[in-house]
Amino acid sequence: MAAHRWQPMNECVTGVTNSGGTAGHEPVLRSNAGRVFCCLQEERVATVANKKARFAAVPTKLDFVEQEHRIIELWEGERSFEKLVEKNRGKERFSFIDGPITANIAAMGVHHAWGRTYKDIFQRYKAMRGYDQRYQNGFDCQGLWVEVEVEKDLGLNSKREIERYGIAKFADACRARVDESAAVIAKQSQRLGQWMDWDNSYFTYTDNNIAHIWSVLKTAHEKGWLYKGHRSMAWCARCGTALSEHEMKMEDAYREMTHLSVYVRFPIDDRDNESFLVWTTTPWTLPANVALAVKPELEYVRVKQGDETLILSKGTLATAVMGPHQVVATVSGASLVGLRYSGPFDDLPAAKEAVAHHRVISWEDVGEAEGTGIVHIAPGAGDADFQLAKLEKLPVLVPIDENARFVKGHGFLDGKEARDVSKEIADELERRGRLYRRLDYTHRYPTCWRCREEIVFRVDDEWFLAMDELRPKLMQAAATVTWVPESAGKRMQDWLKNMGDWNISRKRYWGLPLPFYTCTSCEHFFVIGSEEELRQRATAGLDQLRELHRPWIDAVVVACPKCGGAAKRVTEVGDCWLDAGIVPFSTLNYLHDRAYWQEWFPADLVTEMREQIRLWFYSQLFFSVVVTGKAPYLNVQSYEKLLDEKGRPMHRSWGNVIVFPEAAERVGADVARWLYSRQNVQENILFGWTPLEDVARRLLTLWNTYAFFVTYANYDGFDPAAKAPPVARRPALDRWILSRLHGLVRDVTAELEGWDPQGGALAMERFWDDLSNWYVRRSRRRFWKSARDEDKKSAEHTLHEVLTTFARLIAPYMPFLAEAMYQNLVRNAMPRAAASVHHTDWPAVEAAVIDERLERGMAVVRRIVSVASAARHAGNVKVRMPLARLVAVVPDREERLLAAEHVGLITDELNVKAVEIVDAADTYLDVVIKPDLKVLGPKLGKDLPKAQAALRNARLRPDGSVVAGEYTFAASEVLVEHRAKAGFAVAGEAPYFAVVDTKRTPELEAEGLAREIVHAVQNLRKERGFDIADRIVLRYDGEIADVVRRYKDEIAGEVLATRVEPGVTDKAWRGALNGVPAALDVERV
RNA sequence: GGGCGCUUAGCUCAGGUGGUUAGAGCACUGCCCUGAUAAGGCAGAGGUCUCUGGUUCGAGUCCAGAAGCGCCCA
Repeated sequence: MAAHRWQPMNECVTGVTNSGGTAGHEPVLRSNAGRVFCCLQEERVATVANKKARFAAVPTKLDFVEQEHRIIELWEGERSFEKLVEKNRGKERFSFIDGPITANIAAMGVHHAWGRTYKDIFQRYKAMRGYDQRYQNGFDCQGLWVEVEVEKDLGLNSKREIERYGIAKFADACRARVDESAAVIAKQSQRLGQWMDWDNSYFTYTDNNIAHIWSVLKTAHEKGWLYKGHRSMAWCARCGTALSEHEMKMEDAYREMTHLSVYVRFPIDDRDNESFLVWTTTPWTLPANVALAVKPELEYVRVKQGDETLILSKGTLATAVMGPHQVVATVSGASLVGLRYSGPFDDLPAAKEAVAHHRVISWEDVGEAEGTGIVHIAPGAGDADFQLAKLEKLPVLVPIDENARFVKGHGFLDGKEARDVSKEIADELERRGRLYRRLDYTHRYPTCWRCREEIVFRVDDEWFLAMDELRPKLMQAAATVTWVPESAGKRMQDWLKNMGDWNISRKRYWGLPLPFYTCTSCEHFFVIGSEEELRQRATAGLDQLRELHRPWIDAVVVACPKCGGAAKRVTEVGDCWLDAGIVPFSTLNYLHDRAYWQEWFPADLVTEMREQIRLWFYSQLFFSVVVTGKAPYLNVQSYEKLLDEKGRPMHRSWGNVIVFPEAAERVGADVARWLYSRQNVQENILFGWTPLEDVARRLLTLWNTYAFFVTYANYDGFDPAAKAPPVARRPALDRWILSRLHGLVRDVTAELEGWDPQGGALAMERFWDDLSNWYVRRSRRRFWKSARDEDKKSAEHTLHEVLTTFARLIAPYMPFLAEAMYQNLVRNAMPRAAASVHHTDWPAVEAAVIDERLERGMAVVRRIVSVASAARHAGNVKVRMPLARLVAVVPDREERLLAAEHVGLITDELNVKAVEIVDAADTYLDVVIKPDLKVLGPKLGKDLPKAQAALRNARLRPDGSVVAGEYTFAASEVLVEHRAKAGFAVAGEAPYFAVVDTKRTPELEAEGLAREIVHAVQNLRKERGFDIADRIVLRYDGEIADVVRRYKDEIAGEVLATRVEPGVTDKAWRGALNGVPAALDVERV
């Protein structure tokens, strides 16, 4: 029986072996036991039901979506954003520059919403701190992707078709698409809660943006950085366009097909009938041959066949050479490097330039999986070949034009389509005695995703900016920036170190017109640096210049500054990263209002996804260093990629794409924002309905606390404007949560100042968990009770202060939820309050309220409660059954004293009559003495393990010191812990233990049954749908009658019964409570 | 090939400055509490902190190397 497990406490305490002399006399702490229900005597609130509620009732079902739409209406109706801007105007500036979003989408993606959440968090936070801001959103408007989408819309399939359609009409269509998309993005960003000056967004297609770029390009030309060079690219001849790397990586870009491949002899100079044997699957590239490549580490063989000698790699001999042959020598690849040879079409005029360069070069990527281990290099017709040629400084022969037709100088091939001539070339090789063998070859070959035609590689003239001179300056400027996370800064350095020259030209239509002009008479090349300069120099076409775009600008003829002749623009447009990179100047009107620019440059913050390091962060840095020599931003935050909840990329064809509007209308923008906010920026975010629901559940805890407050504040007629009890006089529980609150304010502020929203978010989650699961849990009766005493006022004011301060803390993160709480808790109740939570000041840390000692004490209390409820559990006694005593073991003296201050919390929480907090209870526990490593580690060093071993058989002396073999340790050098002895129903988590007295007495049984009855009646009330303030008649029957009569007043008070009567109706609930047959019935009065 | 990250429970992730028995949420099982209630709490189970070596009295944490994954550059 349970009673046998209990030992009288005095026996336990006197048996203590620990130390300090005080141990045995440690005060035994008792609560004011004897209360059955701590506020039973007090009548429950009811009279206030008729009063007008001060706060709007909060539904227990949390509907983020409905709430958010309501708040958006409120903001629009009250022009809340405009008023915020007004409020901070002229104050200290916080300069945020928005990275332009591509205005080419039908719906905002959830990955866009991620980044925009960060932008909004920081801007709202800085606004609450009183900073003046520009709030300018940006749209990226030009570039190939816009063109591609418009082509699709218009049913156009190639550049030729665009030109047939008309470049002017096409440009208009591009602009219209951008404008439409921008409107959609703006609308959906507002749904996210993002506060921006939406009527003042910048667009990169404007003449202003273009002119700013022009001025820098002119500088670049003056510095000698601008040059014309080559670029190798995948090309679709049918569409007449290059394919981006991205397009090449699209699904099923590669398809299986069969080509005619050829084995070709390349005779070696000064050798007798000896040739390299070379294999290619693209015979059309042979006229563009410049070199051959071998791998130096590979073994090659000289093979005699008939009267000729062939050289090829050993590993490919079996598949390449047909018929009888004899290996006469094995040589290394390295020994072949430098040998000269003659190509198959060296006689063609177009091939002439390369003849002198024909030689064998070394290349690590040569393999033996197919071919001959000797690779034909045509830098003008292959991507890898082109890269290799740059390294080896080989000439680049470009054999075909935009339509994949051979250019002049190719004799029999002139004007023919490259992909049609394989057989013809093979025949010609045969005629020339160069063909060794033909072979149909099936492989996966890249095709155009648009038209399915096979692509070719070609090299084209393009414009470049030389980077070598700028490189060190860019690296230096980047090094002055604070990068979050730090690795982003390393990546930027790495990128700058390795980047090549910047190819800034694109042969397209809808884009920045490059202001490059060549004189038709003297061929002088020059760059126009501004719209004004263009207008001054123009000799024709100005009347048609509607805007600085093709085709209008192409009609403008300008006078050559050298000879006065007519000069025309090149046809190329610019890389869209020029458009974005100029933004720190163009949006601040650098050219026309230098003073304004000066005020806002450089940006305090930019934040974008990581790939922008080599794109937008880089291109801005370029412009800024050229113009100012400095970085355009002081702080840069970057984050990783968004994947679906299983970790896969979102893909339209996989059906796992979630667009932001869908997420917003299904779970709410705040929920998505919180999911983003609690994400580590260094890791990919897994986004999906499951994580969203998870987050929504977390938020529900916070919501419930808010709803709880409103419910009881309304019943009680709580007035937040009334005088609140001074904090110092409030109960410990109140001072504790306020201390936690201000510690939280301190922490969240520090995290946001370090551009880390996650740190703040996780701290806030920990806080609201404490708030709900300890503060409110322990304070409930303080809110229920009807007496409007000091204690109740304390609780009400404390929770109101906590919730309203907390609303301000979450305001940057979850602007809707924060606003909903604020409007209800503050604005409804205080007529002169700020109109929006976003107009309030960021909370200030009240250092005086932070009480570390109190927080430590509460932590100990919660540990005790935790182990004690585990002990109850071990004893199989539910909490409704009161117990006589709890012994809590807390070895640390200071902790004991701290916890002793909150005994009432422990007895109430655990439903025990008394609690005794002791340093040891060795009836149940063994003593374990351990070294205090922080003290003894440095002192003993290598001897520590010996001392640890000695301590296993140590003896505690009364003064707390310890004798362990040859060692004697002071009390401050050891930790004394306890472990449960086997056979006792105790529970613990070292060093804390708890033992509960499970002995039942008739008294305790009756009291437990009374609580059981209350519980049953409350359930009945709920089942019948009564309001929490409804008064009832309670009827009862069965063996519970004695207890009901005995605790009649207490029960009646708890369940709001005006009468308690024996005898029940047919509708009564019947059952057993604690094994006692019972019947209960309730009726509304 | 070079660079930057990541790797902690079945899943998703936290784990300042090295310290004694590594945590949370979800999922699972059992129990409890409950007029915040389609919530909440406690407990159980679940861990070679990717691996190897080093520094140290002591490493999830610092250093070096390896592996796997992701991204960037060649």
